[in-house]
Amino acid sequence: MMTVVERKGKRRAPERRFVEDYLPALLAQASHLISSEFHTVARKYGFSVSEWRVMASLAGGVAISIGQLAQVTLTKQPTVTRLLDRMESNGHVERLPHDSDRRVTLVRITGKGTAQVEHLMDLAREHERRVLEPFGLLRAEELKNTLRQMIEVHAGMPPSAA
Amino acid sequence: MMTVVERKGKRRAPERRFVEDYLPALLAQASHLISSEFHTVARKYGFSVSEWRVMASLAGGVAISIGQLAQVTLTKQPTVTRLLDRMESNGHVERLPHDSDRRVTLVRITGKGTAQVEHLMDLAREHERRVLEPFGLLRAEELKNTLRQMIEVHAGMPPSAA
DNA sequence: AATGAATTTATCCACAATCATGAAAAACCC
DNA sequence: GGGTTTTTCATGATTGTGGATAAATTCATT
Repeated sequence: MMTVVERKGKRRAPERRFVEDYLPALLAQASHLISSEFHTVARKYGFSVSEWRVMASLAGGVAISIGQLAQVTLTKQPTVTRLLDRMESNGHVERLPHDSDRRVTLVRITGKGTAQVEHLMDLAREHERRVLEPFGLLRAEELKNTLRQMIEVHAGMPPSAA
Repeated sequence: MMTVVERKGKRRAPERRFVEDYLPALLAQASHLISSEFHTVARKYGFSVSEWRVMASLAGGVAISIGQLAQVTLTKQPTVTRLLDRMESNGHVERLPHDSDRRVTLVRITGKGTAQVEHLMDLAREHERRVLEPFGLLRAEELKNTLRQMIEVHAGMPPSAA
């Protein structure tokens, strides 16, 4: 008996569609699917996607500049500036001047902000654990290391160098 | 002589910041960095990010529904609808009715669209190759397989199931 | 068959993101 | 040191996105 997939002339199941083998597409799909799952949770806690990214980036208490924040949160600087305006009036974060460089504005998470995001971060770690579970510790760490290396290589690149 | 990093009580270089070990953040960072590099190229060829995603998804000539297209391109359905309005008037894609289900509108790339995107897809593959080069074939395939598996697992999930 | 639920696409509106630009400060450089 | 260039953040105008909803069709159940 001959399998249906192996017909004669007309080739069924064409090798693989472009976007199913194209790394940027795979990264985007995976990122979007995984993140979306948690974003619905964050939403329930009153954080928009961007706000959650900012909070998670500032968690730990270290103040960083607006420019760095824009890099980490994957948004343009004007967007971050306006986002911070809202979050500052919410009392989640605060702006403070840089000691030696008066161009930069530092951003720091507030006590109130930390309090409101702490539980959410626990949920985030739990979600991450569930996502990685089927792959096992080894493969999970391999994945993370590969991603970290990829980020490191391309972080310093001007976005024009394709 | 003692290294500065290894002071006594105050621990410098705290283990690792949250977002540097959090899988969704790593995925988002990597995805954003890699994709951005190519998006500047796509822009030069007259395609916005969303348009490029649509074109790459439709490349191959198979018609798919607007809903599916929204899933693949990681955008909401209303956005895709309007995007298609523009692309249809550009002559890059065309809408056509579904045979048996008159609710769905199928979308197909046109000849003109294919012609204009072909070269761009070659550049995309080349860019992908350069990105994956430092990892070697084996590790690159491992990465892709892991991502594909992750996508498969989470594709069928309602975004509420975090 | 008929009615109600579910699915798919299109439209509307509020708001968020982005582009271009400006202002202020720092770094650079002869 | 004065002038130029670069960096960093903020603002104004514009575009785009996303949620809510409507309209059309299919599906399920009786």
